[in-house]
Amino acid sequence: MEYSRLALFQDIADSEVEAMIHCFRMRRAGFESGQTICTYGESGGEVGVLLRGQAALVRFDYTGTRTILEQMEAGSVFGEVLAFTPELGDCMEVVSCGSSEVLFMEYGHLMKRCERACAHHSKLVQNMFRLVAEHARRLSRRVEVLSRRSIREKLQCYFRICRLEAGTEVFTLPFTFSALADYISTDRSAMMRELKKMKEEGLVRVDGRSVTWREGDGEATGRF
Amino acid sequence: MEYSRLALFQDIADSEVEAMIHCFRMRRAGFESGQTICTYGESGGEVGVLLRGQAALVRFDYTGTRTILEQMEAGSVFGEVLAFTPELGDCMEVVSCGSSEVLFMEYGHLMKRCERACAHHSKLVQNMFRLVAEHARRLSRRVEVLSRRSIREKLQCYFRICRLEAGTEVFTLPFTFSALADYISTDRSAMMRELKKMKEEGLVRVDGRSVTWREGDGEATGRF
DNA sequence: AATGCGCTGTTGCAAAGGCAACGGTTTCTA
DNA sequence: TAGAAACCGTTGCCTTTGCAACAGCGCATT
Repeated sequence: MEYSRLALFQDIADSEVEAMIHCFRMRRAGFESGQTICTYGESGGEVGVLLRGQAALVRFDYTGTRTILEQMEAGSVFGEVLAFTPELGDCMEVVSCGSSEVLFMEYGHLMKRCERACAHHSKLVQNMFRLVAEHARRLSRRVEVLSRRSIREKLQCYFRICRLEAGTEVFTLPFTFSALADYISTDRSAMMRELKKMKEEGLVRVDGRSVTWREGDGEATGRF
Repeated sequence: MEYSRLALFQDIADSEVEAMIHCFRMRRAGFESGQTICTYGESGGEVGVLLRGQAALVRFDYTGTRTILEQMEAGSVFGEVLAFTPELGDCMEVVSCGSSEVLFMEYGHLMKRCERACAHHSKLVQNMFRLVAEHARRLSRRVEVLSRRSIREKLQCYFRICRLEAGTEVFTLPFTFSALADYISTDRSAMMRELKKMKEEGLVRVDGRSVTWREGDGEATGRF
């Protein structure tokens, strides 16, 4: 297995990962589509890494409504201990989308000082750290977008972020339009309406999921 | 100095913190009101801990607008490496509010394997981890609130979170109403109007910053 | 005491956006 | 291959909400 392709094991040799799997007594498990991988509140101090397949972090609202909070791919880490969104009173689960494989490890073990001061161990902690920080960054961006007051401003903000990430004026949405409406938390039809207006005003070009976004705002091309 | 009162040094003896300060070559610095503590993009691989005083994480918008992203107190950690919100193209700074004192340390040092496998070193990493995770949690909550579609729903969601945190139906807002409107990202007057309606319907009692919130939604008291 | 500042509370108005509904297209699945 | 499901695009209607504006209050500073 090529562990080093996964973000969590980046810059660690596969042989060393295998050594850690033994040393930390990690366990591997396979899951089928729809199976629950772990339930927050019952998962103990375990952290999971998705080795293969896809999974979703879903929340059951206090009314019982099911919401997908996050889509996860190979390399993603999850676990109650990471406290991405702990006990809000809602119930949360990680559910397998299609067949998947997961590696479970004890958070305690991971964090405990290493008697041998292994380089790969501290690298693992660093990687984990980076993943959590990236997660925080994604959330920050979403807050950034959501805190805009109008649909137009939300779209502008989102497009600006996409453009910065892509580095080009043309970029591809990682979403369907329905999902985008969900992401910016507005009504889909209202979003389409606004998008149409923006197209008519020549602010944006849309072709399928490919978007061309020229101006930052109309004013202020150069900052500072 | 009582380091152990600070979240980052929790469960570490003051003497050990002082040893680490030497060992990791951390440096302490004092700042006056309004002084820039660090500028993201130029801070290198440094992480800062606020030892005393208050500071704010501010962002300069692409238009030049100044926004306060976060208020920090003694014990808060910051630093570009933590990548809470990195290069969105915006410029970010940590600015001292009143006089303050900061401890700077090298992120690299912090994360590097410890030849002596010191217990306090790994504790430090754990604490840092926890702080970042908590930050992610706060962001999650805000997303939770912001993703509601109406002002009423946003308030309900926010109050529900407050009630869960407080454990009682009566809790005290950590905000002025103006700041709350900012937090849920709506117009203040519109929020007051909605709040008034909710008061009239008997859903909520408000007395200064003290709020009494009874029902989760009207329906669905018990989940599942 | 006078002045100024920030927070609260309120209202009218116009625009924006949520909701519902429908039809056409593509994609998945049985 | 037929049917279902998801997605896209659009429109009408009516509520919500943002904006602007103003007044009262408490607090701090001079």
